[in-house]
Amino acid sequence: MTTAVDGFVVSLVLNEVEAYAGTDDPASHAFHSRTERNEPMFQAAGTIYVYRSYGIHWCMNIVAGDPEDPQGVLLRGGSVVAGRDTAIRRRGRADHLADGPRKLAQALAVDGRSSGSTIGAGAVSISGLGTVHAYETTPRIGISRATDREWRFLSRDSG
DNA sequence: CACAAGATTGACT
DNA sequence: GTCAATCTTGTGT
Repeated sequence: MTTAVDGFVVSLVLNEVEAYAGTDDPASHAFHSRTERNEPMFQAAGTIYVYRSYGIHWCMNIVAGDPEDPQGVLLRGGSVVAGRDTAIRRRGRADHLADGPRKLAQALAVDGRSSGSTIGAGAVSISGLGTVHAYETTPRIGISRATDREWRFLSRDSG
């Protein structure tokens, strides 16, 4: 996926994501009710949903469902393949550029302003959809509910 | 209105 | 391994 912010382009290959459903997934932000913050979750697939984690971190999701069946994909990690210098400047360090939800969002310069926008229509775009790589599944990380669901997807190669 | 918990990270021991 | 930073939401009085 790629973002173009302030004239700087950064591209990365996703290698770690997690799936979050809606009404039947206690760990999902869309589980309880529709609020101002998770409103993007109830938009069409392809909408970007950015939420604040622990009050300080921005985490980015791609909506995959529809208004009647909210679902989202949390972008947990990736490898920078273009705009590495820009990513390093935004992260403030040369390593761990995108190996976490907040780090990935920061490298791509994605924050609350991008929440609710649509992929391809704004600064964020995606390419290579439909390309399937070898992957494995594990329980999701950092949650305390529905931990039995193996909805975390890890790429086996780098992309 | 008050309070607890949360899809995390970085610094320090 | 342990701990603080910080804001939105859900629940209870």
